[in-house]
Amino acid sequence: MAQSETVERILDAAEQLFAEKGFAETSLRLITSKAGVNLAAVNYHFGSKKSLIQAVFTRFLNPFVTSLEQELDRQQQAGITDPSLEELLEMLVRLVLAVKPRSGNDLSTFMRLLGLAFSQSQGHLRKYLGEVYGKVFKRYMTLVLRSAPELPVDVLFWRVHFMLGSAAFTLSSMKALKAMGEAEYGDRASTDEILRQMVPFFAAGMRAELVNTAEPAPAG
Amino acid sequence: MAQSETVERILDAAEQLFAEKGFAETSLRLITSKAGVNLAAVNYHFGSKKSLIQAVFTRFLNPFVTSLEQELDRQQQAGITDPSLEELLEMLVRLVLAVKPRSGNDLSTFMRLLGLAFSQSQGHLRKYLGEVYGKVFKRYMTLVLRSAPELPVDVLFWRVHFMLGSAAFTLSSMKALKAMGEAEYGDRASTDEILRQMVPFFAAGMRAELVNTAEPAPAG
DNA sequence: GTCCGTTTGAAACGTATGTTTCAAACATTC
DNA sequence: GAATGTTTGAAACATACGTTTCAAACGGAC
Repeated sequence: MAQSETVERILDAAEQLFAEKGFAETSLRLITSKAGVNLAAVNYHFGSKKSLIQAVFTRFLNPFVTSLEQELDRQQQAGITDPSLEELLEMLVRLVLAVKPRSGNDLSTFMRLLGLAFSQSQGHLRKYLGEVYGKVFKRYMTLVLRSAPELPVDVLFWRVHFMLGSAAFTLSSMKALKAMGEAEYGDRASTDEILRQMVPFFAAGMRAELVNTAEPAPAG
Repeated sequence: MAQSETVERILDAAEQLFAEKGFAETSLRLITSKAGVNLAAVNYHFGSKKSLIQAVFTRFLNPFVTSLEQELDRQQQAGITDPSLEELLEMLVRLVLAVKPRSGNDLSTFMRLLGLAFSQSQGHLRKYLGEVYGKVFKRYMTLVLRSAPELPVDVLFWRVHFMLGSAAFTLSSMKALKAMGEAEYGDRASTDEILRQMVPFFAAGMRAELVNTAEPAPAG
């Protein structure tokens, strides 16, 4: 086997299996057997399962975050200091779709991993992602905040959460939906299409009028 | 110990721990030690860990689904055949909030479990939930479909998915957000408040104009 | 060709898990 | 209160996991 093609094969298999089954449910033996490498190779090349998980995220998140930073720089230098909400969302979709896929790695894998990073406990992952990508995230969030200044900051905070949740969850369960019989409407849809469907939904939701969150006094 | 208070204590502990850590990450020993019962009690009363997971879902989903069915019946008998989208969403929120909480079981536990049911692999769970609650789900979905007839059915299908994802994901990660330092905006918000914030966001998203999903020809 | 650092292969280790066992304790019925 | 069916307790079982070990195979430098 060529020099450390092993590393790539482990990452490929791990990425796919993690996305399918989650982290705890995916054993190193399953990964190495799918990758066609020896069990010990994981601990040799990555040190531990935790580090392997982080490496998987680094590999698929780095190109995306890099292109996001470049795009933000480009806009800033072009004097575009206040992009609209739609522009910001479209930017994300465009960049996500532009990340060149590896074999067996489509967009739903990408998003499912992202969703898992939040929904599975894996404290080390959240910490790691926060340390590495927190800066870009905050930069982007600042623009989002500025694009809807009429909204209270805490409402905006949660609405961003709503969007993230939709994206992660929907693309997460696309594969599962297709695998089940329920996919009456889903089997014809591509990931791209659904991502694009999110933009108007999100933009409208973000612009929605505030509602009185105070509980009305119960009648009687 | 009174007659099979054990069962309740196991369910309480399991529900809480599953919501916190996920299914695979929660061992029976952790559950039984938290519940203060013997390890063997789980397999005695439930048969297996899988059955315990299903039992946890049945216990917290049954009251909710029952009240949803009653509410739908009530509306039907009152001649309300076409409730608006806002009414349908508000109904869900109202019913979710009305489910009387047990000790140590708040709404975020409820929603986090729901989210886990979709995001974790656990094929047996999806199958089980589909068998038991599929009928009510489809009944509700039919009303949602009718409340927005101008939208193509597949678009609506995905928008409902967006909503479910937002709800599950957001409330899922509330606890995690609070536990971390990031909760700058989150620590003052209650689950009720955030659920109510979802209604205008969702309603606006559902009513959003369609966008041309066809990919524009690349320039050049 | 020899050497040496790197990588792989097969096996074992220690640990944690879900499950089973079976005697003891309990509750219920007569 | 003895008999019987139900539930618990402590221990063991079988299995799967992440990790470690160490000799063999490999790959480039001299």
